[in-house]
Amino acid sequence: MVSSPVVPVTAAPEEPMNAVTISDVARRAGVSPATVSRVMSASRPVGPEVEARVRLAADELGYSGNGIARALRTRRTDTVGMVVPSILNPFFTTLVDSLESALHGEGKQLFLCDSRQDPAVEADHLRSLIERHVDGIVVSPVHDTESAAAVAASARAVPLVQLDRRVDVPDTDWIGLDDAEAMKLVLTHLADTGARSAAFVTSELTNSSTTLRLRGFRHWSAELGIREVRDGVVLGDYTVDSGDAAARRLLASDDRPDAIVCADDLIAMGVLRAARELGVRVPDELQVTGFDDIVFASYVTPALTTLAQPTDRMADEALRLLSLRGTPGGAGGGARISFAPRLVRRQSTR
Amino acid sequence: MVSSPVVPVTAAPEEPMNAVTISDVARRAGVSPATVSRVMSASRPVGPEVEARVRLAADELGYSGNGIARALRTRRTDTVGMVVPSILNPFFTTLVDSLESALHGEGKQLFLCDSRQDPAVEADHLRSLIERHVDGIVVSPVHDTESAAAVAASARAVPLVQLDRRVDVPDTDWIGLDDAEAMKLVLTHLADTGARSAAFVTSELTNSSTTLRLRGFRHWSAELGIREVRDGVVLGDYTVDSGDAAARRLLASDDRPDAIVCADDLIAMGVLRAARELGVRVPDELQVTGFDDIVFASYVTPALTTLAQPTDRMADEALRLLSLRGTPGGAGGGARISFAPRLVRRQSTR
DNA sequence: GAACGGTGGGCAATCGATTGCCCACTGGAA
DNA sequence: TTCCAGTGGGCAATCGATTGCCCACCGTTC
Repeated sequence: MVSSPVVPVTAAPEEPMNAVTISDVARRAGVSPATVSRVMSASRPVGPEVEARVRLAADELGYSGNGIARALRTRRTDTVGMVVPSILNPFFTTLVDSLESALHGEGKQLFLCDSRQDPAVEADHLRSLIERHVDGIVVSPVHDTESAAAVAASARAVPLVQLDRRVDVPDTDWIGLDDAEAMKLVLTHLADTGARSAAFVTSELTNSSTTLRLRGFRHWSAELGIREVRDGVVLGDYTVDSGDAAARRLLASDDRPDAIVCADDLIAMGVLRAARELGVRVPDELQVTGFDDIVFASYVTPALTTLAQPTDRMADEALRLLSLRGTPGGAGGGARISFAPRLVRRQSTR
Repeated sequence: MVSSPVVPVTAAPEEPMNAVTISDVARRAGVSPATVSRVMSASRPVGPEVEARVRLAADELGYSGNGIARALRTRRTDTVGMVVPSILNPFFTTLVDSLESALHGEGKQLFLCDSRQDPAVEADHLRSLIERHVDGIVVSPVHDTESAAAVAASARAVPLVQLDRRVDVPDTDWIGLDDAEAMKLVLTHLADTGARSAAFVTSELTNSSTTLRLRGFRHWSAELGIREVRDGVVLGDYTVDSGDAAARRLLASDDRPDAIVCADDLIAMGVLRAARELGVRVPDELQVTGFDDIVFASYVTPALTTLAQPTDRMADEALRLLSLRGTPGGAGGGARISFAPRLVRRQSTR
């Protein structure tokens, strides 16, 4: 297991943990801590000669400030918490990346929390973030109903915006995709390419976007004259294996669909795999679509037709809303901002 | 772009931001703040009757404590920072997940930082983490030399362990994979399956594991009688496209290798894609191996033979080392712990 | 009945910054 | 000469917890 033996040779650290404070700097510069503070934060003008002395002293001592003390006094931590159902899902990975990037631009740091699809873990993380006095929380709630209480409580304590998934909490901002529009894009595309029947593979309907996507699928397939095959809606979860299993069931039926529409790319990848192993040619015999446009969607064979989400713009918008709510006169909640998806055509459809 | 218009209906929040403090609880329970503190943290026994009163008061007020104030006093934030080259790389995503999971078990939170392959961004994040007084830092340095200064400076201020990649900083702990052993496993496997020649595709040699893997490749291919083809080492970066390009070059040569060994799974996926598009059959005409066993390695076709890393164990070990260094008498640095990789055989080799 | 140890509670200092307020000084206007 | 505004600096309170120390009280033990 451990191939190199551990040999921690102890060496006495010269400075156990250097803790140079604002007073140290002040003393060395021959001024008061107040002045040092004003120089470092430029919160009030300071004489040029004094300023130079302070900066020199700070450099010499390697002073870097104590964010904890500052946060206590200013009541701002320059910190944002993000809670996602699973960081291993590439869509959320992308969302995390977008948010981290946006935050770094503002000099803030990200507390990343993975709720592991578990409302209890999620509640735990939310409580912890509040206790740490983050300036805001971005959350993609795990469950339609079981997440509601914790989300509502958190929103009362700190600016909060829901991203992607949402629970019904009054006066809470939400940012996500227009799921109905997404389904319209997909089904229109399938109708154009000649699909006459379709199935929909998704996860259990315990969260908002899942429900909306199914509704969109039903609405637009009816609208566009695409018939939903018998037992044409399969519920599982957002994994490759789940998609694989669903596809085997659908393809074994005597009412095979022309197209399988999937609620996310992982499911679609499972469908593609099953089709390949069963010798069903995609897109000739079966068209397949995904959702999210994760980076691997373009690497599978055939490359997956899917819907892209503007995650960077969504992250920016989330931060904008958080800072609005952070200011005293900031707008109240209840905003619902949905972005338009973009259809990315690849080889899994005609 | 925004399909639903933003209509933030302002509603005056009843409690702008409730900030119930320990003194509030103390007052309501008719005790001193000290007693409340002792009840909440169980740091000293308290009479059962008083304890009940305090708990009741805390519940009624919804008291949750102020982590900032506590951190200032105790000098512990229960917070760990992690800095990775790119969260979008699935291997690091897995590492992040493992660490987040381990931290949650200890009631700590994770500051996630993405250095975007840029030593300057990396240094920025490290500085910020120090300023926030994290209890420890886990870093996978971007660059062999350019990351060194910032890593060394950080290690002086706070317990720090390097994970996966490493720079040469004295007295710093490192946890990673035994790269030489990994290459031995791969090449032995290839030798067993009859490969007589091979090429190695990797990224620019600007970080430690990359260098070690190349060295291992050379050592073990020589040892096992596998010939390195002409121009058989191709440098690019850790991306699918880079692997694709490298494979096209190697397959166009008149000295085609029997096997292409890749320094990570993304590169290998690119190689597989190129082979497929060029009509080169894998594994019959060409064997391909990856590195890391990212989750998608099993989803591509043919499924990728690769090397798995025990990321959960690595994360646990990292935290153990951090807490050691955190305690006053804790071991000094300089430990290098390398875990043994596991060969995962799939369809891309015979 | 004196001495003593254990228990349970409070006082107040402390962590390291920020900031409202006060004051000294300067130069210019009246 | 007097007054005033503007500038630059310091004092000390403050943010919300934790914790060393002290003390009152109680029951034991010789």
